[in-house]
Amino acid sequence: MNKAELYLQIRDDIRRRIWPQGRPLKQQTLADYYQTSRIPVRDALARLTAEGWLVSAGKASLMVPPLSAAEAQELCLIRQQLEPLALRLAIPQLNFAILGAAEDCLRAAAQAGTDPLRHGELNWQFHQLLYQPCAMPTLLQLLQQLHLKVEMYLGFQQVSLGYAEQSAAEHQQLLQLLRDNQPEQAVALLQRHIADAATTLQRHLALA
Amino acid sequence: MNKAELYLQIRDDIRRRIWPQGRPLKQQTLADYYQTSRIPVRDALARLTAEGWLVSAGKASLMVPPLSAAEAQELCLIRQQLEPLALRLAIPQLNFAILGAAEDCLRAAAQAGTDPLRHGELNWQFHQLLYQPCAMPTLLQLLQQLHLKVEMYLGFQQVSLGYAEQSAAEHQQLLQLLRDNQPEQAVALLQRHIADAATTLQRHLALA
DNA sequence: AATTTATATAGTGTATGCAAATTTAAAGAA
DNA sequence: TTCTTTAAATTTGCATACACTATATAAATT
Repeated sequence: MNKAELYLQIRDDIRRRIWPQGRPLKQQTLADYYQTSRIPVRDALARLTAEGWLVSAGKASLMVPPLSAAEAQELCLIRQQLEPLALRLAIPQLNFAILGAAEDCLRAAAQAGTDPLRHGELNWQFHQLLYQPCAMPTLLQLLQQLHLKVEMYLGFQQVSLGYAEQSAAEHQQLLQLLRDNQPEQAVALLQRHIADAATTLQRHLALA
Repeated sequence: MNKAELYLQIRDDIRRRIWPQGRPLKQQTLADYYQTSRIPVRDALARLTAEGWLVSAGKASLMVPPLSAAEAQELCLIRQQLEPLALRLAIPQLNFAILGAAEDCLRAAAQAGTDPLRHGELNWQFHQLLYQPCAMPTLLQLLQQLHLKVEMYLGFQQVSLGYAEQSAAEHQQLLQLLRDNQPEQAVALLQRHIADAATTLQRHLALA
């Protein structure tokens, strides 16, 4: 497993909550687990830390940050600001090929099993297809990061069960508005869609 | 020079455009220049890449990305979405101590010399003082990244000369509106302030 | 008993060396 | 000349080894 694969693997394992939260993560532990040495692990950790998947734990070590309702709220608020922008700029460039591909995503999600990470991937793919034409690579990369994190929060507890249906319905509505060429209503719906995710998260994280 | 210092040093040297743009940067070159080995350099590079200060150059190497009007535009648009949010949420928590500290920043900037990096620092410090009370650490960190990049664009060409005065005036107005307890007008002004930065950048980058 | 200090253990940071991959340069064919 | 192919040189990726720092445990002092 090379450096880049290792980064992805560790990131997904953090998202799957395989590694303990809130207590120091040892480089050697990771190196042993992934059957490599500490050097590529360190490269991956540096990147993961920059992206917020790990935070400082004490003076010299790193840890998976504990889930935090406050962070989830932040992530959603940031999404609420940025995704409507991306969609609004993308809409003039949308075409039926893209909308069709987005619909394929929804179908795939409907048939996918219960793996939270798989659903997360398809969800981002759906959104990304619609945003892509805005042609803002920095923004798109940022949005992906936000999605990956939010999906971790959504997937962790079996939130998906109840929320998945509502989300799917909103996705369908969004596509319909786009097909019907109603840009402002589509943007407004997207805003509500993200707000709904925020609400769902707050409800479920309040328990923890 | 330890790992963390090295990261900051390389980042600032990229911002100062000490390293060539658009052509591969060798690890050993950096290690020699900063009088260390490749290992801490690699750690720094991994983080800098994650943050977008470096991009892939070919299959195995990294480079400083060329300045791009499109990226500057993106950064400003993202700021325009996020900073008004931060300010709006922070305003209820603002007090005269904070506003005083912000004014100190402006004074310091007025007396500072011509070093673009110094001005950049003071500019972010000013904005950050006003946003801080929103208590959204993820958002604040993101905004700092955006500022660091935008300030690189602003500082690179001697844009600062003409723009600095306008910017300073807008900062003063913003403080006045906050002192006068006119939150919505303050937010609106901030939005224009960022739009002005975007316009300035587009004018100057069009030449290049 | 509580707090501090010493000491041992564990863990991170860094340097060097080697193997694999990539880039550069050169040689040959179209 | 231009495009492939091949070979040499450079550069990156990774592993091991060592030095230094941090943390935890135990002893000693108040």
